[in-house]
Amino acid sequence: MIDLTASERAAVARLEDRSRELRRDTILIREDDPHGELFVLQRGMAMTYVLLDDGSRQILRFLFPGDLIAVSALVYRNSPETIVTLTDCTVSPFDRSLLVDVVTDHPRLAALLMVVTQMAKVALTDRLAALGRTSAKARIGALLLDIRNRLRRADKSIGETFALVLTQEEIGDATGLTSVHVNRMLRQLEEEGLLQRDGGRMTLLNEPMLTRIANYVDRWSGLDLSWLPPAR
Amino acid sequence: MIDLTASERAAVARLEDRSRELRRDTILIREDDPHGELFVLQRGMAMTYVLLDDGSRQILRFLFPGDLIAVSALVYRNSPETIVTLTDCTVSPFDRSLLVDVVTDHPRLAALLMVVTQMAKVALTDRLAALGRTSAKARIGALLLDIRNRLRRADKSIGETFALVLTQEEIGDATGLTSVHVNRMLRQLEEEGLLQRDGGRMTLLNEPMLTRIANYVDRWSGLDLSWLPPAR
DNA sequence: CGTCATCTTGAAACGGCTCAATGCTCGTGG
DNA sequence: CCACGAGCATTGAGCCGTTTCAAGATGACG
Repeated sequence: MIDLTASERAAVARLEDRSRELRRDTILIREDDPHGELFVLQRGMAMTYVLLDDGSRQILRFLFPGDLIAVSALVYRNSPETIVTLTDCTVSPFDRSLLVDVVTDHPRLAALLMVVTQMAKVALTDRLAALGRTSAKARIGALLLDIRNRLRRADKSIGETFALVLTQEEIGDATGLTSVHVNRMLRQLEEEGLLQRDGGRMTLLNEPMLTRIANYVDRWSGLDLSWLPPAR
Repeated sequence: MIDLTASERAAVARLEDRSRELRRDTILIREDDPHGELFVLQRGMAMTYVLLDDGSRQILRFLFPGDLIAVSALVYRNSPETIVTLTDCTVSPFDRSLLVDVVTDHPRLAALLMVVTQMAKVALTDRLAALGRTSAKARIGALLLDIRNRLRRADKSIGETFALVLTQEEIGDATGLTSVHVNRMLRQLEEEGLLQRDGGRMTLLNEPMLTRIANYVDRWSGLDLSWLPPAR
């Protein structure tokens, strides 16, 4: 996104000092538990969710390499969400005081933290609009496009085909649908020639059309970083 | 929330230097328009929304006095959302470079900015879970509680009774429902003795029960600000 | 006093859910 | 190498919450 100075790179490296290997389905932080540690996700895929008291689950966000995990630890005594790995993962834990140091000493990194936070916020509003105002098929289409794009950001070789790690139940919990209906919608997308499935591997057959019916907007174009303060 | 030093107060005051009066239904920023100015909302109530291409609207957030408006101007060239006043408002416009200065010179204010941003993000995830996984009645209940609580933060005299500025169509656009169904649910809440209506004035008659059926969580308790860097 | 937005209510249609049964895949232990 | 079990995917039938469409009623405002 932007080139860091040597001093900035050193500051970031302090956050990635240690690293920990995690199996699939490992809970990093449990909703309502006290917490204080933050993480950088180095490898693998994870997600955050909340449970409602009727037992249903809403998946809030999927996490990919490079993402900062548990930033809400900065603000809340107890975690507002559960964070769990979806694949085997490598994470770098660090103390929140370290992040405070980085942000205090490096205004431009503080600004970049603001940027990623705002982008995450806009991603949430996009999903809010999807849940509030679009059909089941559109929501699933948007999810497919989003995950493909985020996988591609880490691995440029990914094209129309990618491994969707999620179960249909997880797709449902992310989009506010039941797994049964997710299944029907996936089949319908397939019948319409927009999608091809092979186990967990998905191939997008008509991306422009899918983007249109899903009301999908890629928020990575349109960034403006001209205002960033000078590096220190 | 926290006491500022004289130097910090002066820095904040620079943001609130100028002020502008706005009529009800004034668009501050239009979705997809280029923008660069930010605002502090001093008085009144506003909201942000997006329009989908079928013409439907999703209201993303309601804004109250003290809220920072258009922070996404920091990040995106074109606004991801429309911002419009719901009542007559007073706003203080300021240039984004000013915010950068404040954040660079005052690490603790930078941290506080992070806090309010994270709180806004968690509020969005709460609404996401509401839209994805709760009933119409629960969503409306949560909206009523949320707005009452935010009004009360500005005006301590507000108790169970408050003026809901919104039309039923706006309630629907915020909760992902139609205005017709909002009407039916409000009547149902009234019949169940949870709510009393008089024009735009609402009275919550059984707040604990409403909180429970709405799955509502007040995120203002549970904050942890112990990690803030020292004031400068 | 008329106009326009908003609220209200009914009837019918529809999208997505629930319940239930079956099939598939893959990892595990014998 | 096979049998088993557990989780996941698939499909059908019927139901229910919410939407759509339509028609008044109410109220604010020029």
